[in-house]
Order: sequence, then structure tokens, then C-alpha cells
Amino acid sequence: MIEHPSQPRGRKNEPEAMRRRVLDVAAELFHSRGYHPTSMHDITREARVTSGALHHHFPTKKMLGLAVIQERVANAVEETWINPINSAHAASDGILAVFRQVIAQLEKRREVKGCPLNNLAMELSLSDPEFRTSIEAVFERWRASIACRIRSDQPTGGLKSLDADRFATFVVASYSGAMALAKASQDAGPLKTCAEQLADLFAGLRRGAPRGRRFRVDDPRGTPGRATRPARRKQV
Amino acid sequence: MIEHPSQPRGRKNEPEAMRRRVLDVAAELFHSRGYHPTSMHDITREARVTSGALHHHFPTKKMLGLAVIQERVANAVEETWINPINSAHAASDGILAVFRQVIAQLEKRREVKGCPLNNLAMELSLSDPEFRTSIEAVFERWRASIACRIRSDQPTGGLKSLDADRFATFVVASYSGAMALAKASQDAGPLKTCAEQLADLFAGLRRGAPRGRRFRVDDPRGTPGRATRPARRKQV
Amino acid sequence: MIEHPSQPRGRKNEPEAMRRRVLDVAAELFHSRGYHPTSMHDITREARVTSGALHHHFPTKKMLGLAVIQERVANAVEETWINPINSAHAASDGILAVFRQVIAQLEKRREVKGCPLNNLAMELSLSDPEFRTSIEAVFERWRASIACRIRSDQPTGGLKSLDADRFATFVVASYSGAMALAKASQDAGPLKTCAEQLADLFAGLRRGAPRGRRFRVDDPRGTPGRATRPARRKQV
Amino acid sequence: MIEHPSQPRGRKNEPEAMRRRVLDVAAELFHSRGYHPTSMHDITREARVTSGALHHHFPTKKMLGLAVIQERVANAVEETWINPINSAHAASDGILAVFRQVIAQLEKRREVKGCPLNNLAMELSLSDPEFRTSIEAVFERWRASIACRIRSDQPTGGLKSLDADRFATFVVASYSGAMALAKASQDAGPLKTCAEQLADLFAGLRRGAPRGRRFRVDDPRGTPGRATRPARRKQV
DNA sequence: ACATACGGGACAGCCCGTTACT
DNA sequence: AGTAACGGGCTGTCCCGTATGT
Repeated sequence: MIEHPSQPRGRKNEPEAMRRRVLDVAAELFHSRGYHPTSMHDITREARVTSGALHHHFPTKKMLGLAVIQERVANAVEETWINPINSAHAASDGILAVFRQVIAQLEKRREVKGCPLNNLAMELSLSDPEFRTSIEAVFERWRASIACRIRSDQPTGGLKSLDADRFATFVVASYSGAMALAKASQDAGPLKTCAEQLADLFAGLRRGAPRGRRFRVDDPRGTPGRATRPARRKQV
Repeated sequence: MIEHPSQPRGRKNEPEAMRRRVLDVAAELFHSRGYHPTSMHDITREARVTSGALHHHFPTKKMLGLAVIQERVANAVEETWINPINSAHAASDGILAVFRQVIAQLEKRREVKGCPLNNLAMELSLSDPEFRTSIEAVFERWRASIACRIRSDQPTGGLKSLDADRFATFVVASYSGAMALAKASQDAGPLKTCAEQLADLFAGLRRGAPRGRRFRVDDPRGTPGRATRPARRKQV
Repeated sequence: MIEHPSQPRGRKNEPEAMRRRVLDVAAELFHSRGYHPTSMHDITREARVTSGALHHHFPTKKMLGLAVIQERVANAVEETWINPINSAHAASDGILAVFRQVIAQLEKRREVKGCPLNNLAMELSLSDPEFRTSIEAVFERWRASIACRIRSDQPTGGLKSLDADRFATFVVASYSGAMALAKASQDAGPLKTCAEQLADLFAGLRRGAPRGRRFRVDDPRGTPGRATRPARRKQV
Repeated sequence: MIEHPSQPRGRKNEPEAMRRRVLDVAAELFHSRGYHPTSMHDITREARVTSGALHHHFPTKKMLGLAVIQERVANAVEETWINPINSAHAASDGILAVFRQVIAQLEKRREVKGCPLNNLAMELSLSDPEFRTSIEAVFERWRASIACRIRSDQPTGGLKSLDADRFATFVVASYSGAMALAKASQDAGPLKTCAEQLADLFAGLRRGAPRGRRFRVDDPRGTPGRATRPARRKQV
């Protein structure tokens, strides 16, 4: 029974590794069960971490949640959407490729767990302004990346007639909604269908259909040029 | 003690009224806070119902949740989407009108609480198969109503080239996703943007752009005609 | 839809039958699960009786419990012990026959549920004086019947040297204890063993071993003749 | 607020003391009221322990119950029966001494609470297999200790003609049953009576009455030599 | 940095009994 | 006689966070 003097048990003192393990487990559990149904105890158990250690790295569950959003969910969006889009031949190709890739992964798994960002957005947006802000930032980065890629295509002929910002919002919404339907039906079908609809749309656009402002939400003669972002309401 | 000796409170046996009150309060709280963050106690307090009475009508929270989905959320979808769509001049008009109507309501409120169905879908689909089934049924009824309306237009010239089922899925997804973005940003902007994109799409379609199957998710030469619904995966 | 005017549903108005059904179910559930773990709701469900009807016949759970003891458990003791003993050739034969009969029944069932009287005695004696009194009365009747039968044998030569009251107490105790062991081990073995020990004892007695007072609990030279019953302490 | 700012209550980390306190209180309450009628809240109150602390040491009531059986009831049997038996001059003396000792203690108290092991056995054997197993183990250890002691006497002349295992079962059963009667009657009388009967039995045996197998439960010509333990029924 | 012990306060569910009604 | 709505209160469990200890 030789004791390592100040470390009686299998204690590693590898803070980064432990932090990473906790974040991984938390991200996974928040994704598959949701934030509220996941207890701190679940996380300590799965990550094989004591409560003390967990609270050392993340003083409250909320802080852990924010870290998951900023360090895991944001990364997932980066890897799933932003990088593929940027390295694709064209914006439209990239978007469709992402759909295809996501669908392929879905069909490997036995459960459709949905989009991590969207899941947390639904559960947490209203409960806490900090959560909402973090989530919104990820959504915005996602949207902006798509918009940017579309714009970078336009000089060379792709999707010329498109308002990049507005269309990016539409793509993100379609994907999120399709994923929501997929989750509710536990079937990748809705994602496929939406991908096809977007593909049709791209095809139509490529054939150069001129797009004008024929529809205004607010009133018949609204100012066409404005995109989604501007009008921000102050949060309560 | 000073009060009516044999009738401590104004107790009247009005089961339907009580049930309605509970469902209303539960639907409201599930919508604005979510299912898990809402405690049974919150509901008893807001509905001014004793725990015993609540338990008599809804033995478990899950039963209450299912009743809310089937009797309140389903009705909300009916009133917000299905009825307006059916009574509109054309499917496309109806869809855009619903968007407009929802946006108008959103701008009256100080908080964007999101689509009740979508919120519950995200929170509960994975946690319980009965929840998922109920939610899926509402989504399906919503989608089918839109598809049906589109089909009923097509003989008279509207959206002829469209696959009604697929397009209905796309509309539902776009709306759900737009609402998710609106909730995350606490701004109706995403809804407006998506409405405009759909409007453009309708306009393009009306100009008769032929739509063919140019995009296949599974492989390049898929069978064009199939819609979303069919392929159901068996649930675990 | 022809309605029996004043009896909207399948309502029989057979008070005795209903009372009997409730008592049967309650006796069964109290026996197999115990008094406290059995809820009124369990009984209403199993007896297919509404809560109101149950409370009409038995205003409280305690009253139901007392009725079970007095009308079911007491009867069970009568049928299992008293009648067989009285109709046996000799007291000792009767006692052993009862053991044999109980063991035979035990081996048919897949669960050893114990002696109903003893079960309720352990659970309820201390919690309520009325329960205790009822239970004690059944025990006493049981004991007295055995003692009486022994005495009726003694003129004709059986177990002459025996103090009938004391020995009856011993028999009841041995049976109860053996049943307790049988319940704890879920095996009829202890009952068999105790039956054999009693059989040996009877055999020894028949060979006329004179029994004197060699053992006194209180002090070395106690007054031999007194039996169990006498000193009653007042209940708190 | 007026108190020591950083240490709201006198909190001292003494896990063993706290655990002991909880077990003591639980054992006492389970003994005097029973397992089911004792609420966790009762225990926290009496042991002056917070619910959180209790849950830390015993995550569920069942775990607490098992700990009480294994660490308190088992010990009580050890101290009350096994040790006295082992340190007595002879098995029969030891057995009778235990009865005397128990009776003496009973007469000091104002309430006959029964044998802790037997009480829990009746209440819990059927409700949970883990409970039953734990209880059975204590019973078995008790029985085996007596049997062992009897065997160790036999070479030197005591109770030669006895089957130690069978007789030990009989002793345990008689004691348990006597205690049950004592509890039901709130009087030590049944215990005294049974002690006397056993004393008589010992006296008879010492006079060397030969004991043969005259009684068979199963059938007239059973195999005499078999003891209680062997035949175990498989638990459901 | 990490571990254990502990504090309070919810949580969902269930309990027994009563009251209004047929 | 019998039904169904209803009243409160309590049960066991679990929660998140902090304090203490190493």
C-alpha cells in the first residue's frame, strides 16, 4: 500500500483532459436528452468525474450549457456547414452536399436526434437571455457564412439574382425545419424532400428567372432591399 | 371555522370547466416555458386547482402533455394553418396569408415564443415514443392539409408543376425553421424573410418554370416520383 | 340507448355482494402485499368498485382492515385450524394434520405468503390498539381451541401430563414462527421441520415421560400452575 | 445573518457519525413503527439530518432498509442470541438464558415491539427479493449458530439424540412465534410459556428418551435423515 | 486540482377521505 | 346504493450548489 503522498486515489490532475471529457459528455447528453432532462449527476457519472471537479470547471449548470454551445455546438456547425460550404465548388453545390452528408449520417444511426443547435435553441432561448444570445450568435455565424459564400459566387455567375442574406436565412430555416420534421418522424425523409426542393430552386435560378419584390409582409409597398438582421428588439 | 361549516370552499362539480382550465394553463405554460421547466405545481397554482383534482383528470404529467398536444396544439394548428389555407383563394395565397398573420401577431407580443408544436417536438420527441407519435400526427395533418389544398388548385392552373406532398413538407419545414430562428433572435425578421422567399418561389412557379428531378439525395438516378411520407423507419 | 332512469350505468345495487367482493380483495391484497402497501385505490381497482361505494361500506381503511381481520382472517383460522382440530381423532393428530395440510398447499403455490394473521399482527399490533385487540382475540380463540381439544383428550389418555393452555401457546407460537421462517426463505422446509419436532414431542409424551416444573423464567421456584393468559398489561 | 457569515450552521464533516445516527434512528423507527409507516422525513427529523445528507449516504429508502438489516438487525441477533449462546455452559442453558434475558428486558419496557428481524421479515420478505435475501441470511446465521452450538455439546453428552439443524430451526421458530404472540398481546407471557415448554423438552431429552422418525410430512415412509436447509425453492 | 460531505428545496406522484350528485 | 369530482397533504426521490478536506 504505497501511497502517492498527496494523491490518494487514481487522480490524474489533467485539467484540460477533464474539461474536455465533461464538455463531450455534456454535449452528447444535451443533444440526445435535452438540457433540462440531463442532470449534473448524469454528467458526472458518464464522464467519470466527481461533482467537485465538475463544479471546479463549470460553477453552474448554466455555465456548462453556455460552454457547450460556444465550444461544441458552434464547432459542430463549423464542421458540418461552414467548412464544407467554403470548400465547395459553388454555394448551391455546397448546400446540397451538406444535406446529403447529413442525410447519410442520419441513416447510419438508429435515432434521429435533430440539430443540436436547434434543439437547444427551442429549449433555452426563452429561459435565459445569455443562452439566447449565445445561440443566436451561432445561428448568425452560420447564416452569415452561407450568405458570404453566395456573394462570393455571384461575380462568376452563380445565383446572380439572389439577395444573399435573405436566401441564407431561408436555407438555414429550411434545414432547421426539415431536421425538426425528421426528428418528429424519426425519418430522414423530410430532409431529403427539402434538399430536393432547394435543388429545384437552384436549378430554376440558374436558368436566370428574374426575381423581383412581389411580396411584402408589412404592407404592399415595403422597401425591398432590407434583409433579415436589422431590426433587433431589446430582450426582456 | 367562521365560514359555511359544511362547505369550506366554493366547490362546484364542473369537471369540463376544470379540465379546460387546466389544459389552457398547461398549454400556455408549456408554450412559454417548455414542458420540463413547467412543474405540476405551477399549473395547479395558475389554474387554481388542487393537486388532487388535477391528478383526477390527468394522472401523470405525461398524460397532461399528451392531452395538450392532442387537444390544444392540434387545434392551434387547425386554426392557424388549416382553416385559413382552406378558405383562401389559392394555396399560395393562403400560405402567405398565414405567414403575414403570424408575423402580425408576433409583433404585437413582447416575446417570440415560437411554434408550440415545434417547441414540444424538439423537447419531447426523443424522450417518449407516445409523445413523438402524437406530435408526428399533428405535423402530418398539417402537411397533408397543405398538400391537399395545393392539389385542389392544380386543375385550375395553380402551381401545376409542383409535387404537392413534397412542397407541403418544404413549406412546413420553412415555417418551422423560420419560427425557430425568430425565437432565437426574438425577432420576426426571419419569418418575413422566409415568407418573401416563398413568395418569390410562387411567382417563379407561376411563370411556368418546368420543374424536373435534377437532384437526388440517394444517388444520381433516383426514382423521381416518390414523395416524403412513404419510407417509414421502424421506431425502436 | 334505453336508459334505466335512475341507474345510468352497469350498477347492480347488490350491497352484500359488493361488500363481499371488497372484503375478498382486501383480504387477498393485505395478505400478499401487506396492509400499508395496499392502497384503497388498489382495492377499488381489483374489486371493480368505485371509491364512493367502498367508503359507503367501509368509511375508513382502518374499518376495512378490522373487518378483514374479524370476518376473513378469523374465518381462515377457523377453517384451517379449529375445525380440523376438533374433528380429528386426537389433538396431536389434528395438529400434525394441519401442518401437513398447510405444507401441501404451500407447495402448490409459487409464493409463500405467510400466515395472514401473523402478517397483520406484525404490521398492525403496535400502530393501533383496536387492530391489536382484534388480532389478539383471533390468536386467543385459536389457542383456546387447541387447549380445549387437548383437555378433551386427556381423560382418555392422551398427553395426560400436559398443561393444555401452555402447550397450546407453544403450538401456536411454533406454527407462527415456522411460517415466518418459511416466508423468509420462501420454502416450506421450516414448517416441515417444526412439524417433525412436534411429532417427536408428542411421541415422547405418549411414552409417559413425567413433566415437572424444572424451569422458571421469573425465578428458580416459580408457581408452576399458571398458564399464559393471566397478566394483561394495559395498552398505551 | 447575525451569525458566522461563512458557516451558516454548525456543519462538521463527520460522515461516520452521521451515518451511524441515521442507521440508529432508522433501526429504532423501523422496529417500533415498521418500515412502511416510517417516512424518510421522520428519519431526517429524528436524526437531525438534512434530506440531502441522508440521500448522500442512502440514496433510497430501500438501501437504508438493507443497511439497517445488515448492520443493525444482524448485530442485534448477534448480541442477543449468538454471543450468549456461544458463551453459555451448554446449548440448552444458553437458549433458556436468552429467553430469560429477553423477557426481563421486555418487562422493563412499556411496549412489546417484537423481534426486529421478524417484524421486517413479515413486512418486507414478499415485497422485494433483496430484502428477503438479506433477511433470510440473518435468519440462517442465527439458526446455524444454534445448530453449531448444539453439535459442539453432543460429544460431551448434551442432547445427544438431537438433529442439531432441525432442532435449531425449531428453536428459532418457537422464539419468533412466541415473540409474535407477545407483541400481539403486549405481554411477555407467551415468551415465558414457550421458554418453559422448551425447558421441559430439554429435561426430557436429557433423560435420554430415544428419538426416532415417527412423523413424516410428505409421506409415511420418508427419508428420516434430511434436515431443513437443503431443499431450496427457486425464487421468482 | 480534485474529492467527499452536506444543505435545502423542489419535483412528480399518490394517499385517504369527503362532498356533490344521480 | 352507488358514482365521480375534488381537497389537501404527504411520500420518496432527486435536484443544483456549496462547504469542507486533501
